[in-house]
Amino acid sequence: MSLSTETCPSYSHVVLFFFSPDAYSYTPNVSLSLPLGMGNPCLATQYHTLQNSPVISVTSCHQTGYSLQNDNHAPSGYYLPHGLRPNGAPALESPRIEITAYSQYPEDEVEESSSEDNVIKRGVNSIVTLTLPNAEGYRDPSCLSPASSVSSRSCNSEASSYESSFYNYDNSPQNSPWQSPCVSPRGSSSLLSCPLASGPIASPHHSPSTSPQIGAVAEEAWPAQPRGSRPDSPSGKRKYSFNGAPFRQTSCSPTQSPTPSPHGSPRVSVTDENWLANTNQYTNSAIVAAINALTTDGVVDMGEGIPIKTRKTMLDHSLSMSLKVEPGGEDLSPEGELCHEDYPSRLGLKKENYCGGFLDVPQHPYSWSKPKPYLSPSLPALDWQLPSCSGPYNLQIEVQPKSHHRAHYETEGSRGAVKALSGGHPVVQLYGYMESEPLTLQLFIGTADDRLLRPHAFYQVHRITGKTVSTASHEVMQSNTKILEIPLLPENNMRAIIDCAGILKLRNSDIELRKGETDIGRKNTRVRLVFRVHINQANGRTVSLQAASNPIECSQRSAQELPLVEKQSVDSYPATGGKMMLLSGLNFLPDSKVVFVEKAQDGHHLWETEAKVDKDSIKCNTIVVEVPPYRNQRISSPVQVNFYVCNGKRKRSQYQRFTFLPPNVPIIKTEPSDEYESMRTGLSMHSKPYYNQPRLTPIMPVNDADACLVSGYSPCPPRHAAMPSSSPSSSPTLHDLSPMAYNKCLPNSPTHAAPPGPVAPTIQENPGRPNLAHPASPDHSSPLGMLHSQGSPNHLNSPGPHGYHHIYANSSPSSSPVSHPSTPGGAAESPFVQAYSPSHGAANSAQAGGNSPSLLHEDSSSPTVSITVKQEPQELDQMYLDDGELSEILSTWIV
DNA sequence: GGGCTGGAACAATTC
DNA sequence: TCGAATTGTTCCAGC
Repeated sequence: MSLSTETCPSYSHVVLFFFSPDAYSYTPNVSLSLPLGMGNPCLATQYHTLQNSPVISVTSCHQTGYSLQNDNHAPSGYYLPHGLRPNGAPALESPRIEITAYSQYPEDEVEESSSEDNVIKRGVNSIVTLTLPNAEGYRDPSCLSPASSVSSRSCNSEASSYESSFYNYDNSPQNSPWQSPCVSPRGSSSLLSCPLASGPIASPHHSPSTSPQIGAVAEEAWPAQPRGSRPDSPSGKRKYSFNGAPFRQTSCSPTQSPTPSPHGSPRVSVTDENWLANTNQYTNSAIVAAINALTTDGVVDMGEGIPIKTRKTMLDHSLSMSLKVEPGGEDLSPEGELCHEDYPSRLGLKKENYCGGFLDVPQHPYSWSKPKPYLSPSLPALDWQLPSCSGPYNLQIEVQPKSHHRAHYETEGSRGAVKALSGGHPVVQLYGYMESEPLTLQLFIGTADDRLLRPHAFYQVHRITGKTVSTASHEVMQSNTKILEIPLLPENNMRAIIDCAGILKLRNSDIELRKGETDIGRKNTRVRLVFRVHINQANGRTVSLQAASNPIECSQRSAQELPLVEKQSVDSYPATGGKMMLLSGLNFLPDSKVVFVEKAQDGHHLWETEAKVDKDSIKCNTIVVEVPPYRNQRISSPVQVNFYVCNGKRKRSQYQRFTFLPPNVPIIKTEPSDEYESMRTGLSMHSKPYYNQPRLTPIMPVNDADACLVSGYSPCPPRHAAMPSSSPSSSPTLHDLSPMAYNKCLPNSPTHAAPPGPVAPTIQENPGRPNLAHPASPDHSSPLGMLHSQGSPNHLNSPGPHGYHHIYANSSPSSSPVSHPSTPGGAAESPFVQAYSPSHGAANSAQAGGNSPSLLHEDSSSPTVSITVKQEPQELDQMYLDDGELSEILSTWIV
């Protein structure tokens, strides 16, 4: 494949994505990322897809996401990224790239040659890179920091698919996998070059816990290290092994050092002040977008047009999944793996095919079926953002987990399964599935920061067994991430009670020292339960859905000390202030303070004021505060600010969003999201983004609900009736995890302008469904939307950043006013336009429990209004762009 | 006896 | 540079 840019973007970080018109390939064929851009040899699917893509000459301008696909091919489902900066910001240029199918190269060359491996790479390499200010201070993989440099990465990283199983570091001295999920001939071969990709499989473990494979995560970073030993912990306490024997004090790791940060500590400290802000930058929406652009459909692709070697590689990739070796497991291979290549097939479990060896809980009525022959190796990587609903299907977390769950270390015994607020356990249900075959619900621990959802490097799901556990489950490993597989049975209405999942904490030092790992563990203690289900379609395709839970604080101390705002009775109010707002949450103290903050684009505080707190009303879980008057009483458009509860110097809650409306904007009252609270306090509560993106201060036009809809709402048909409206059980503590929530209202997204066509926002959906691209954020959809979007369980369930069909902003300036270029992180992670179907709004509205006024009906033909979303970086040093660039971008966005 | 919990000691890291 | 504060990890005890 060859790639050339005919129009080199003026911005170095522009990432271009091209989608193959090919039906099955929803291929984000190419992603050209500058300066680090390079062909990301990852994405096998892309690879083989490209095989079928002759020469694609694309003018990125209106690559309207889904619209790119034709009705018959709709790889729908995927989010079409357009021009984006590594930080997710849209590219302003519309470079034209020509893509020549790999097929012109001998397969061997394609796969084995490292020299020819990436034409993309060559091309990119010649591109001048942008020197980022304070780059060294970033840990953002997208930056050229030591930590994130290719040299420090390895295939072991589980950080992301592109960093782990797919990414071929060898080939990219300068590419950050985050930079360019480009298609590369080496895409698949990269797997081969990453023998450890299947890591866990090869690592029996030393973990004394019931999670033997967990140890593999760390262990892989020390290939030369004798099994059973682990890197020294910075903690002097780590003197003994689990059996009491002294730990080896020496390590074979070349990078071993007395300190946890052998790389000169490229990792920055994450503090209350900068954590969220920093994390924002880590996001490379472009990559995610590219990844999302892929389809899970692999059957056809795999069978056709894919070089044998490629297929083999892909199979290898599938090998990265292994089953936990249960004592006595009969179906396990000698290596303790079980028909890995068959894994995908297990997604469509058939009752008639039992695989007893998998059964951990024999008494359970459900037995894991024996894997069917290899079907599709291209299930979406764990860091792919998937929608929670697609077509008739909707994966919902009916009962959210408690916001706190103390994770256990390997050195400790289990701390039990994650519980629900009500005392039970989380419940997940798949709606719309009418088949008689059971499905497999996958569960893994995901991140809960501002970045796009991905497997959490420091936490793993821990399988809980015992007489108190009613749900069968078994574990598999996929790229260092443990996945718990739970049967979803028709007889149970495709509903599963998640009482078999605990959370294991891996030592920071173990993970941080791992090659390729760029995340830091310190204060990175929030996670989300991520559920996935893959539904095989009659046409051979697979629809993959994903739903992420509310954030769960896993730190013992944080859970006990940090204030947590779960809900707020008011999301927005006129700039005049004066409204009493009830906050509910945890750990409020008599001397808790509530501070409103507004920051400028450069991260500087524009305004900060302490709101009046009704001291008499403070309880440990509620606090009443008076909304302070905004600094400018004459704002003409909503202004989003943030506030937090502070219990002390470093004990602040996450930022919560609040929107000041122009004084004359009518307030639309919406239904309380929490009857109890409403009745009790007279104030309706809105769950709040627990995560917030403090630095964002989007200014949104009021009238564009339709131009800016809730992200995370995938194009689901109007099935309210079939859908549970906001589940009471799931709404008591709704957190807006989604960075998306902050979002990116994309004006006239390409999709809007796109010709009618199937725009299947979700994976491999049925083509034909008209979808509209939407900016997505409830809060941003409009000031009105901001009022309640957060109360939507849907909002929560549809994984914030996930589950959205983000159609990344087009590279075209005119069409990519996407979100927030200035905020590489935060909500900013993924500026995208969400595909949306007319019925979607209603559906979501229903899901939202009636709290989503922002979900206005919209249809593809309706005129859309451009919305400008201005989001700010939390800190100056987090910006990727200089003021000039920002100004230019913003001016471009502002329509 | 093992799993689950809550609490806290101890040490490293950060402020 | 030092002390305090914070955070991570391990250990203990009780149920």
